[in-house]
Amino acid sequence: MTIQEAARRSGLSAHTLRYYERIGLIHSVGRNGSGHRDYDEQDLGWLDFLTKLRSTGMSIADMCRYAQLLRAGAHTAGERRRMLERHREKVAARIAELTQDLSALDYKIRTYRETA
Amino acid sequence: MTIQEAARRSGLSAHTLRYYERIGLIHSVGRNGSGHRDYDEQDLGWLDFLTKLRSTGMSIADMCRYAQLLRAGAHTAGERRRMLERHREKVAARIAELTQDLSALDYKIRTYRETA
DNA sequence: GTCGCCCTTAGAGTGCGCTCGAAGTCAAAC
DNA sequence: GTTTGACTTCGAGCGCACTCTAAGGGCGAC
Repeated sequence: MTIQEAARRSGLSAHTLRYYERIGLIHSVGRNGSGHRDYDEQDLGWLDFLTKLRSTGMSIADMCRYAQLLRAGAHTAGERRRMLERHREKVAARIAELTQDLSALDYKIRTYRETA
Repeated sequence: MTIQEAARRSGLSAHTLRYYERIGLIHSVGRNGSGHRDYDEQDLGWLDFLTKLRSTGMSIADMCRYAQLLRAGAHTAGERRRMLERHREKVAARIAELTQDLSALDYKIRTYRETA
C-alpha cells in the first residue's frame, strides 16, 4: 500500500512515516518499481505498536532501542521484555498520578460551583 | 522566602520560576529590599495548582489564559470554571487511553513470557 | 508530449517548554 | 576592602518530535 494509505491507516503523517524510517524506527519498508514505499500489513502492525508506545510516552530514543533489539534477533527477547515491563510500570505510575490530579481538579471545580 | 526555597518546595527550578513570572503565569511576586524575589505561602499554593495543571498536560498558553482570567476578577469565574471542566474531560480521556494502552502492553508482555 | 500530482532524498525549520549565559548588583564573610 | 556567592534582567540556546522545503523523478490523464 502507498505511503498515503499507510498514513491514513496508522494515523501518522507521510512525513512522520518517512522520518521514522530514516531514524531506524521502521526497518526496510518495501519499494515498488518506481522506488515508492510499499507498506504491507506487517508494517501496519508494527506502526500500531509503535504508536501505542509513543502515546504512552515512550521516547523516540527508547523506541529506536527496542526496534534495534528486535532486529538483532531472538536472543534479545529478554531485554525487550524487560524494557516493556519497565515501561509498563511508568505508564501505571502515570495513570495513578493523573487519577490523583483528576480528583484535585474535581475538587477545584466543585469549589467554583459552590461559589457561583 | 527566597527563590531557592520556593524552588525546593514547589519542585520547579529557580530558572523556571523566573520564566513563569516573565510570561505572566505568576503575577507580582514580592521583592525584598535588595530587589530579590520574596515568595509567600499564597504564591506556593498557586505554584502547586499550576504544577497540577502542567502535569495533567495543560499547555503553558492555556495556563497563562487562566492566570489572566483570575487577575481580571470575579466576573471571570464562570469562564475559569468552564476551562477547568473542559480540561477535566481531557484528563479523564487521557486516563482512559492510557488504561487501554496499558492492557495492550500487558498483553504484549504476556506473549513474551509465554514465548520464553 | 505536457500537465498535474504524488513520490523520492537530505537537510533545514518549527513549536514547545524550559534552561542557560552574560553582565551587573548586593550583602555577608573574612 | 575584597572575595564569594546568590540574586537580578533579558536574550540566546537546547532537546524533542516532528514538519516542511527544495530539487528532482515517474506516471496516468488528456
